[in-house]
Amino acid sequence: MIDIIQFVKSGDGGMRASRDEMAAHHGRIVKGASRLLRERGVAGTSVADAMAEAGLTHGGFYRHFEAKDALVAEALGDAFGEMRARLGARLASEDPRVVRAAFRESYLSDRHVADPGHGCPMPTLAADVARESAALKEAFGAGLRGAAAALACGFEGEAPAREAAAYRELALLVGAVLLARASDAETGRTLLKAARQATAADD
Amino acid sequence: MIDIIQFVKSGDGGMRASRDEMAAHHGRIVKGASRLLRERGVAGTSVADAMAEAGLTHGGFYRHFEAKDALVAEALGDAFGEMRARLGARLASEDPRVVRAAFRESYLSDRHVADPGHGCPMPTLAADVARESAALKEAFGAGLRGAAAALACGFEGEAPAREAAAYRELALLVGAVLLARASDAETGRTLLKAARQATAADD
DNA sequence: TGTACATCAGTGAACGCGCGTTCACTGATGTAC
DNA sequence: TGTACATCAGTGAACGCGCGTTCACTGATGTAC
Repeated sequence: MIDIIQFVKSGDGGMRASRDEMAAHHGRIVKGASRLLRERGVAGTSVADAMAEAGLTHGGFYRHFEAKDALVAEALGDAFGEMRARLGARLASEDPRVVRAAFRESYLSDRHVADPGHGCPMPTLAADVARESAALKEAFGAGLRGAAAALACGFEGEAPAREAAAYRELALLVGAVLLARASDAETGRTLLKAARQATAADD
Repeated sequence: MIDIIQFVKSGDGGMRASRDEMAAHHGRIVKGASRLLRERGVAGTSVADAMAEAGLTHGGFYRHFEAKDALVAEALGDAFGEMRARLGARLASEDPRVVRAAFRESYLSDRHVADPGHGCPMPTLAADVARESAALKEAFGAGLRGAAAALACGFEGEAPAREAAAYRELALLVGAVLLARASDAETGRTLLKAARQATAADD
């Protein structure tokens, strides 16, 4: 009487996905996690959340990633890649100086501030990454260097000066969006307005 | 035999603290939490950690705070207060322009980047605050406004222009320290070096 | 091309763990007389 | 000032919960012939 254990399995679970399906799932997991991580942070995004976002259950997670850290690293890389692709596409087709101005404008836009999930991974994830592994910092640094290199094209002068100006510009933009999101609405507006005023030396 | 439950209490526990002691404990909890939160973030700092830091046990926490959120709010306010006090003390005794330069230098110093626990709460806690309650954003915004107001004294020109310059300066500094901490050492150094180069228009 | 079989992507229950919070209890503190 | 008693700051066990991770299992996929 004591030892009766019921093992009832529902009939619909556990079907194997094809290689193509698996690759598609992997991509969906990374894309979804990339958004969730930017919205909720690393601690606020569970493995189960990320899998559910891709329409899967948490148990299969470890067929795709060695651990949660690995997903964070991939998702971070994906978010940086997305940002660079957008910036690169614009740089290829337009005047770099115009692109730089447009980048600043869109970066500091109310839309970007209000929607971290589809925005730059730096304001949302940098603090988390700073407390994580050296490998993740390497990935973050690579993304940052890439963004700075692309943005440097929009500045005048010698290469080193342009690079330095790009890093300063990124620090200003990241800081402004981060602080605006962390502040009450009115303080955020004041700060964004100030950040949008390009100083003369920035051009 | 089944119902024997041992209730052995060690003799040293549960002594009531005086009002002065309680106030001292409260201060120690807030100070300690302020450091831990800056080092490990909100999710990475447990109530038990914060109490242990003050030499207490977790059970007494709720005699001091309604919930964990309340401690975060107090600790954030304390960290901002500390920063403002340091900035204010310098502003009272020296030329504001010199103070501004010194502030930038110390903010972007390797020491500050390497020691988040004793540094500015903005790079470490802004992303967490952005995901928390409106009340916490209000507190963060107040701290930011205070820092900007103090820093504005270091700029030239009309009051609104000085205020805007102070906000831009803070965004740059916060962004630079945040990004440097999240990047590998070499990328971080490159970025800090760029940030330390004050552009002509900043003066 | 068809068949038999090994592989393995995905499922959902289960694991140990640490978390925020609650609670009965202790005994020094604070107060009323 | 001294005494009797109520208060309550701090303790440590216990609570339910969600987390990252593991695992036995399923059955379509992929492969060897």
